[in-house]
Amino acid sequence: MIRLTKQADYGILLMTQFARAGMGAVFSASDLASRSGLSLPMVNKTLKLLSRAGLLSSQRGVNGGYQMSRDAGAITLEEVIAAVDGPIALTECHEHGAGNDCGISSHCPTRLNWGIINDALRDSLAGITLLQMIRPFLGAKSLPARERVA
Amino acid sequence: MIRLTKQADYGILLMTQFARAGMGAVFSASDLASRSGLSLPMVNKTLKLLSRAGLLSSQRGVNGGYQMSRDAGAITLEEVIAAVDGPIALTECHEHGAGNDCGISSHCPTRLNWGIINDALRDSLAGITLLQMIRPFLGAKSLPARERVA
DNA sequence: TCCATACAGAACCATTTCGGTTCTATTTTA
DNA sequence: TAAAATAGAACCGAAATGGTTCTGTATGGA
Repeated sequence: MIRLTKQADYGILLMTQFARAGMGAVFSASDLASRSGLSLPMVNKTLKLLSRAGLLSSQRGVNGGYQMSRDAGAITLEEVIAAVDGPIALTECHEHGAGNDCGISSHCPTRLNWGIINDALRDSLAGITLLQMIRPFLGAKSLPARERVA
Repeated sequence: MIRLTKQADYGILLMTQFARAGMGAVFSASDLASRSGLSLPMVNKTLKLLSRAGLLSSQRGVNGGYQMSRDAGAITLEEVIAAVDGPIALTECHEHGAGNDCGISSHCPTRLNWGIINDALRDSLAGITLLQMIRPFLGAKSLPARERVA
């Protein structure tokens, strides 16, 4: 099955905590561990990745912690997942540009289309912001119209 | 990263071989192995899954083999992937209905939305047929309008 | 009749990846 | 200067993945 890693799931869970607290709220790793029910080491590890990717900004030392570096409406699921799990790509063929020969590329007549498919999935996730995540789309049968966030 | 298993990739590769040969074409596993450049055992294993899922029908014995049980335009990527990899679900929470407690569900404020997100991705894949796979959408920047295939 | 072909199904194993922990450094402030 | 808090990397067991191999069953032709 197509699966998200647990850590990416944790990443989203953590980011939604920030989103719910609103822009400017600061949480330490241990704060979030108790809030989320996840283990401290795991929270630490995940926050570091989110921070490295620029989604959170960090402050060291006493009273330090993390906070969103952008508004919740400007952070997409695609970014959170990519921050934790790496680039979103269904097949290995398209992970890095060149030099990545899957060995059957000469037999692979559909290779050209994979890029398009990957983009379609990526766009699906890029169309969902943290803001949308924290307010359940009540009664919605499908996703609301996507506004691309540059 | 979000990743398709190699075997699912193989499944799609094999199905496109059938699609290109057109409805009614019969291939044996060894035929496909040499055509695709994949190992015979792997091709065997994958064809069995596709057959079990009803995408291919099989004929045993001498001159036997596999053929598409539906037209290429009526088989979607979603079906092929599900046949090989199992149901498409980003998170474990929604794989089976009940009795699947992730342990943090009480802390998981976004759980309700995962169903919607999973559906969005599934629809993306369900909107791409084998027929579309074998004729590259020349110059297309995005996917053509999706026609739901029941 | 009998044997080669070809699918069906399951078990099996090595390798990789994942989930999670631990350890050491660096920064900051009371 | 000591405690709080992030930064970074190494490490390890468990699970999933990728392949292979083996046994069984159906089919058709010599």
